[in-house]
Amino acid sequence: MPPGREAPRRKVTIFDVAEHAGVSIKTVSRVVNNEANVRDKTREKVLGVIRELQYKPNAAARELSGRRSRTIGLVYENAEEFNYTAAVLNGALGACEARGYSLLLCPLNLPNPAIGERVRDFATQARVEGIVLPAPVGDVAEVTGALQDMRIPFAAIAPRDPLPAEINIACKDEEATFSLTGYLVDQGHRCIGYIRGHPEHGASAKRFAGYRRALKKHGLAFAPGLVRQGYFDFDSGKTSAAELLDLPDPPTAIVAGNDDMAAGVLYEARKRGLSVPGQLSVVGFDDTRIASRMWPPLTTVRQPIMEMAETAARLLIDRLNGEAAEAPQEPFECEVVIRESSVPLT
Amino acid sequence: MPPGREAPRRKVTIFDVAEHAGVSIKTVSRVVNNEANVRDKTREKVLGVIRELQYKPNAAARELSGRRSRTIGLVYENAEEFNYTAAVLNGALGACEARGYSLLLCPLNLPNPAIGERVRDFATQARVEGIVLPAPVGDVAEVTGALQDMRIPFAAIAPRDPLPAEINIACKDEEATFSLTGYLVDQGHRCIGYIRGHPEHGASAKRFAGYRRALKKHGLAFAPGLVRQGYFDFDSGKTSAAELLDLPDPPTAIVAGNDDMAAGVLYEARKRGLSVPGQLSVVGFDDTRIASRMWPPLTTVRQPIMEMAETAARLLIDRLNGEAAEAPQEPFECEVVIRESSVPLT
DNA sequence: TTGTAGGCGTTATCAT
DNA sequence: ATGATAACGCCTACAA
Repeated sequence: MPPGREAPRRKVTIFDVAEHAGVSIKTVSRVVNNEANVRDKTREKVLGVIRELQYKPNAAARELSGRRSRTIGLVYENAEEFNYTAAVLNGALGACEARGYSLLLCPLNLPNPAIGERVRDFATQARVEGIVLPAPVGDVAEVTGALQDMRIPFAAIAPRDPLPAEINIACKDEEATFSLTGYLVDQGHRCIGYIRGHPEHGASAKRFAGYRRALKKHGLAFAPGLVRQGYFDFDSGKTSAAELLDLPDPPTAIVAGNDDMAAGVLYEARKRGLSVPGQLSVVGFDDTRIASRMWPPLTTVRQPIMEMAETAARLLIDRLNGEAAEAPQEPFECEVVIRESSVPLT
Repeated sequence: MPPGREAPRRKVTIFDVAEHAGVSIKTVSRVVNNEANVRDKTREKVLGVIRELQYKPNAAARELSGRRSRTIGLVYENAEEFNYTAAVLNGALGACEARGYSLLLCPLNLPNPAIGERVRDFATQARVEGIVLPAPVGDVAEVTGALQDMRIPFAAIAPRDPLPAEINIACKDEEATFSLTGYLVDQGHRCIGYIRGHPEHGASAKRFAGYRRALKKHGLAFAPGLVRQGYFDFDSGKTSAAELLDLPDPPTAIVAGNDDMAAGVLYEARKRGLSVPGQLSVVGFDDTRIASRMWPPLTTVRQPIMEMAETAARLLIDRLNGEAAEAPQEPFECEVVIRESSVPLT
């Protein structure tokens, strides 16, 4: 460490800064909080002293006095598969860092009767100003209800039922699955299975709708027998795939509602010695890490999860600071990513 | 919500409790903090009022006054593969919840010249009392140096160089890889490749040592040509596997330093049309989620990552509260998990 | 544009 | 065993 930049021996407070700068603490406070009514020259003087003394406002005092914790929470489902959550976490963390906020975590094990109480406790003890709710938590009424009760604003990522009073972040799930399914049809597939996502996730229904619309557009009959209910996890993908592959007339391609389930499909297919994509094409959704780490790597839909989470947290923080949320957020674009798990039907 | 349990209209403070209980605030404080010198009867009375009023101490005030934030930090390498970190996160979070602490996150992008400064800022702004350092951060001198400078205690998980003044959590890496390699030899493998882990991780050297010791014990010559340097991520596993498989005399089994690299090996092998385990046995280390989600599922070593992280955080918090850290923590046991990615050599 | 006084809810000190 | 009172460091209201 260069000389002259040692850590200060004792905590430097607003009084120290005021004294060194020859102003009152209020003026320092104004400068620190970027308030008006400070002469430019004074401001610079104070800023200089702050740098010189390495003054950092005491967050606890700030909170106690100003009732602002500069902390938001992330209430998420602590699912088996952490791929989605990891992306959300990174996004939210990024936004917090950029804005000088802290992020506190509240993992949930759904379903759980005491969810409302847990969220209430979390919000109280963690004293968060706002909360980010990645799917599916944004659709859990006990959670959203508790937060509205407590007047804690939140931002929901990919909710099924967007609450107009809150921030909602979406992406084009329906369109993307429509394209993805259309692509399979273009490859010659006529018998395409579908594994639905977790029923509590809003995205599940949207993606499924895209699948159906694609079938319709291409003049293919919708066959309920080719559809299975999954839960966005590896195991349900595996089980559903087993059922579909046991059909007398098994599908030549399977669309899974997300990558983790597609991984399960791949596992089951390979376990049976089926060649993918030779005998079965498999596609997923999300383009999480796992998608490109399987063999064959998955054709999937890239959803900008991290960016969505970053936006959710950013808009939330801006709103907490009274900064007008511009126009309602446009849904994010998704992109079909073609990899080796799918090929033209031969 | 049952009647009589509505959320209190306004914040209830220590004064409210004191008044209702007919005692002074200091007594309430004593009860809340489990201090001595309170008559049992008084204590119970106060406890009753606290429950009745649903009193929750204000954390900001507590911190401002008592200089204790009841917050610890998790400084981790924000690696591509989040499998290890997810387990650590869950473990640390569990310990924090159990002890009424909050956990703040500080992802690091290594290597990075400004690491020391970043950790310093984090510790200051997040005002953490202590920090958990999962591998490899516990071996980054800029980090540990900064923390020691600031007198912030920490707990390192799986460090190469345990610092005697701090808490260190280890597991039996060497023994486990010794067993794992021995198992492969028992299966008839004589030409066993090895992909080393990230050189900055302490575990890498230990695991490698176990491999060598196993070879020696079974009278197999150690061949440097069968060893590659990886970085604990998928890509380095893939690349290293490609090199090993291109050898004129390629190995019949590959030991990867962790599961993510083993996944890369699997990917590369399958890409080349090699049958696993028919033509190549592959084993990993960690038993993270990905291990059982590949086909074939990985033979690996189960390391109790979550438990180790939970222990690290728990011991750290106890130490912060002056509770004598009992005997130095014993290394955790590991367990070889045999799955379909390895079979007897035919 | 700048400064002063009071309070935020708790813990610490020192009496009693 | 219990209590009165002073910090803790900042922000808000109001005054100058």
